[in-house]
Amino acid sequence: MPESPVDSRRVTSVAELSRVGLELFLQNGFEGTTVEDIATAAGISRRTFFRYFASKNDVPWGDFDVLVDRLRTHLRATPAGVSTIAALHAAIVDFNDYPKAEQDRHRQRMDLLLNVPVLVAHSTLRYASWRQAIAEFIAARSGTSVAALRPHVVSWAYQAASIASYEVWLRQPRVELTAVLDEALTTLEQEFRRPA
Amino acid sequence: MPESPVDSRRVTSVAELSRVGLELFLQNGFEGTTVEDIATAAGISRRTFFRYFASKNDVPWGDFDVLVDRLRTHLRATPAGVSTIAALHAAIVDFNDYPKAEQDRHRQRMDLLLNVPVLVAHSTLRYASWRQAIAEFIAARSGTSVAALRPHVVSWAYQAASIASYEVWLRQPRVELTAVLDEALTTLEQEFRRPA
DNA sequence: CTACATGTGGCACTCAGTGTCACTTCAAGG
DNA sequence: CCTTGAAGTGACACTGAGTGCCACATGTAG
Repeated sequence: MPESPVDSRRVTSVAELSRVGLELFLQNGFEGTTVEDIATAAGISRRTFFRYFASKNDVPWGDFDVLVDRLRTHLRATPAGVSTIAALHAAIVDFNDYPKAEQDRHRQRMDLLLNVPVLVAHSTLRYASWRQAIAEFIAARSGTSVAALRPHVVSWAYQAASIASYEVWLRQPRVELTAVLDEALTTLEQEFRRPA
Repeated sequence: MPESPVDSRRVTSVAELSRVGLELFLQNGFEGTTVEDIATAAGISRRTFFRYFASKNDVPWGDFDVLVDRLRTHLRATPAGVSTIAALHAAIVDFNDYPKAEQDRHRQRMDLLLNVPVLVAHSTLRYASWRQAIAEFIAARSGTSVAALRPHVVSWAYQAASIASYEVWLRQPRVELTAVLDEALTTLEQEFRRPA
């Protein structure tokens, strides 16, 4: 069967749909691209698009939740000998270490997420699970409750450092993202008095 | 002229419209209230509503920008003898010190802003100017650039402490918000090694 | 009384997001 | 080979936010 009755160009995965959307956003801007446009380009209907994404805002995020799960696993697997700060440092750098082949796409994605107001706002909701993973780890390591003030404030600070790093990286594409992150995290660690 | 031709009940200020909206949100929930509902309750048209607010999401914020301006002024007026940390501490507590008569409304407003997902997301954009004011002050005091990493990370941490305080306060209405904030800020200050 | 600036309402339009239902695809089991 | 059921898809209609445009009212300065 050389030709399926279904259009073989039909895109039916979150990852691929995200790529198609990203391409259109690059061409026409985020606001300038309608869900209809993405659906058409992917060979599916508008209705079907919303079965893959809860909202247009989620397109640039792709499979983010999977990555957060990986971060959580990474942290849990840290040997007890490694300090909390060192563990977070390594896990966060690793979290943002994308293969060369994907770096362009990743930059483009982050450029949108950090500069389009609607997406900046929406990011808060997506980042919440990331911060939660960090906060849980800090709480577990320090033996305090996750509901305590400190884990959350610190996880916010880590998010801030990450975002600040991305902003530097987007302005200076030459430097390695992981290098910037490494520096930012080091700066952050020097801000904390007690060993976390 | 006992009766103006214009409906005297017509509401024509951001502050009052915000109050009308808040009341409806309390009754029917944020999602359960349409802009049309608010406009009707305020005696104006839907079109006019959008001349007061850029979006429905801005209703709970009311005149926030004015408050941020006041924060900025407060910080600038700080005598040079007061440390950066102490100045921020005082200014932030003051920023959140509402008169008794408005406390109920303020609690209701914050309850929405911290619990309705769309509003949580949108808050990021509104808080940005607050953080900017903090970051500018820190940068000025430490003689570094506002573009530097540290002012931003620290301002994020202050925001996190504020939000965490509000969450505590919303769960335990008995305690004073300013007291919770005071405690949270003290905790935060102990996290910083160098004098900011 | 006129002229001009500002505020308002009505209307039509775009687009995101949702509920419903009919249709297709495909795999499992007779 | 046929049936049955589950899962994915598309068409359609609808709600609601937000915008552009234009006509009308109000208020103020000359």
